[in-house]
Amino acid sequence: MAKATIDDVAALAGVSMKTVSRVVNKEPNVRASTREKVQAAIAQLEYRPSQSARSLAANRSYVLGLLYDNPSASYVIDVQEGALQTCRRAGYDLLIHPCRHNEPELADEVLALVRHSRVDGLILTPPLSDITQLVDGLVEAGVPFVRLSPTENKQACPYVQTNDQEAAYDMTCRLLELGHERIGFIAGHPDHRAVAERYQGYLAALKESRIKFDKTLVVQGYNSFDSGRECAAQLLGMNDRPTAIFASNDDMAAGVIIEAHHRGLAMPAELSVAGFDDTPVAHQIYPSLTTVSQPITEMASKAAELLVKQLQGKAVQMPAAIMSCRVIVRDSTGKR
Amino acid sequence: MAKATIDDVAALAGVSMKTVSRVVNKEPNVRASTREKVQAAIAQLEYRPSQSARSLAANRSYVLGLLYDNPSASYVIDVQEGALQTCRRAGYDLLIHPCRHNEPELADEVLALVRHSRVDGLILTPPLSDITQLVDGLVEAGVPFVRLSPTENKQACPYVQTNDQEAAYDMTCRLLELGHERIGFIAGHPDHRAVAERYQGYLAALKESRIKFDKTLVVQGYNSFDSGRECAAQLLGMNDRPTAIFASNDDMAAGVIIEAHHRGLAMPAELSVAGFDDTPVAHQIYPSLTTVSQPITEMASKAAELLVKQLQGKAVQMPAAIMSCRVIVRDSTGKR
DNA sequence: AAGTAAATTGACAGCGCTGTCAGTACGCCT
DNA sequence: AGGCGTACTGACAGCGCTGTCAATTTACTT
Repeated sequence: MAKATIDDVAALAGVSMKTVSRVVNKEPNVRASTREKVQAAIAQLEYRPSQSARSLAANRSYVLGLLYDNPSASYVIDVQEGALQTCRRAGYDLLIHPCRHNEPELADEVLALVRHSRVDGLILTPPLSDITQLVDGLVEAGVPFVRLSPTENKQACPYVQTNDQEAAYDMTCRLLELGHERIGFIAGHPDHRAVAERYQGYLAALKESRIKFDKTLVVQGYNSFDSGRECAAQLLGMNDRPTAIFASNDDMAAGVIIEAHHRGLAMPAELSVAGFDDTPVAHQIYPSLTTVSQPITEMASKAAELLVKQLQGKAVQMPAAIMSCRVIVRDSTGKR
Repeated sequence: MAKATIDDVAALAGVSMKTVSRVVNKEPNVRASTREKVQAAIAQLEYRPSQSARSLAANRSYVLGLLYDNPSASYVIDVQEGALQTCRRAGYDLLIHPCRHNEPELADEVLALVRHSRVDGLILTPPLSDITQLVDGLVEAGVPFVRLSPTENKQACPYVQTNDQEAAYDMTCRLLELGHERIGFIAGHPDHRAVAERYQGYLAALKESRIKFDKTLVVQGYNSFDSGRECAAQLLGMNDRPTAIFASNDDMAAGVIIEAHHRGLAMPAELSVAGFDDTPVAHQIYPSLTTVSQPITEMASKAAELLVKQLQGKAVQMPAAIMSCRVIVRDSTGKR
């Protein structure tokens, strides 16, 4: 059976091509009885509109682009899943586009992607959400986009974020409550602003406590396992070493745990460790990692929704969705 | 500047639309001087062909579909990366399509995807590579596809696979060489044939050694961390417990390591553990995991290449690419 | 130099759909 | 019953490209 076209459906239903088009696109002003006739014909012929033809005629692709440069496979997969949930509901496809956030030609590359009518809109994930050049380029070109966890220029486009800093604050408070007074902190990659800003939560909690801030306890990390391990070596090599280390993400926390193992430190008895993100590794290591879980899939799904709304011309209120993180207590933290 | 069309280029280059089309599509029989004129015009106008128009006219989408139902984020990401490498080179886009391998409607769902002219061809990853109904459906519908690591029906379509069993054999031999005589084995999920068949390598190595096979040392796992941990509990609870455990994948091996930690077993002194896949967790746990690395990205890239070749009508020799795994020795294995 | 095959080029008709706009049917008013 | 506004429907012209096929030019023969 050759693939049915809109004409076939129109003929079978006894209406015009255009009316079939209206039904398919859920346009208003079609009589209920007509709609049913058309739907019956569609079902009978197993008609599916041709994406290419729709795209050409309507000058949209019905495809969303997902841009990322994130070293965490689980993060990316979760984002993809969330975005796909919305895409499937809304009849869009998802094109994935990994790229390098420090590539100078990034903005051009992405604009090319859009200009060639391959995608109708974009979803940016950290750290791309904070690449000014890219964001500005998109705004200037009038490309619809949404961002996940941006830290600045928030009026540029709708976005979805979590209360990261608050969660980092909570986590620090918990460590303080456990009696830790010297809490090491491994800061996130400066390019990765959303991660880097978790530091503010740490600071806030310390400020609230009576404990005085010791800046030698803060080490600059770069989000990777290896970087976490190096930072841990530095912190644990101090004469007056911290009794707890809070790393800005799980990969670095895993590095801390390994380094502690190699130094023969019992966890949590001699060292408490906390991470952030609740990646799979968090419960696959020993001891299992106390961390913060973000609703990544939902964030991505929500972001895609905001984007689709934008594409449908519906106004999206700017100060967009803010979702909540959740501290997950596992075995890597304990009383001092 | 409005987006340039093929007519604009043709006018500027002083040739016909069709000739521009020939240049763009790298068709033969265009004089070198003409080609250059056209290319200059293309560059000057920053012309990019409209995907939708090409698709509509040529009746292909220039999009490959990537089907997966794999719980391992790192595996999926690597496959995506490899596939994208080829896609970018060949001018294709990649549509990702996660799905459920045990969904009864799977074949219909996928065929719908293809019929709606959204993708020109498909890449299947395990365990989908071995879903007979799906594979047969695709063959019957004449949809071009390639598979990663199929275990059966290999003449159905081109494929790329690794010498898994051989690597499992090698790994087992290494454990035997280290003096282990009771080597526990955690088998892979039966639906996940490629993983499940690693068992054959284990068997082969044992058979070759003088050691007699003890079937109580073989436990059925289901590829997950939790399942690995449960299997380990069973193996380590035996009176005459194994001195080494070889898990069919890293997630399960990580489960083994956790369970061993909880039982206070020193690794590798009291227990050697080996995994398979070299996922990120392998070097993030303590002790770091001896495992087998597969060139996943290259496999996927190669698979996409085979698919593109097929789509271009070039014949692809059936018994396709076989790539090599590599044993990676880390700290989780040692002498008995 | 004429003749033939091969290389190169262009004219044109769609691909299957949507946007525009004009037309027809219907509901409700006086 | 006539008039008017609104709901509904259809005719038609492209969207920007590729396939077909015929026309033209070039290359190579004898």
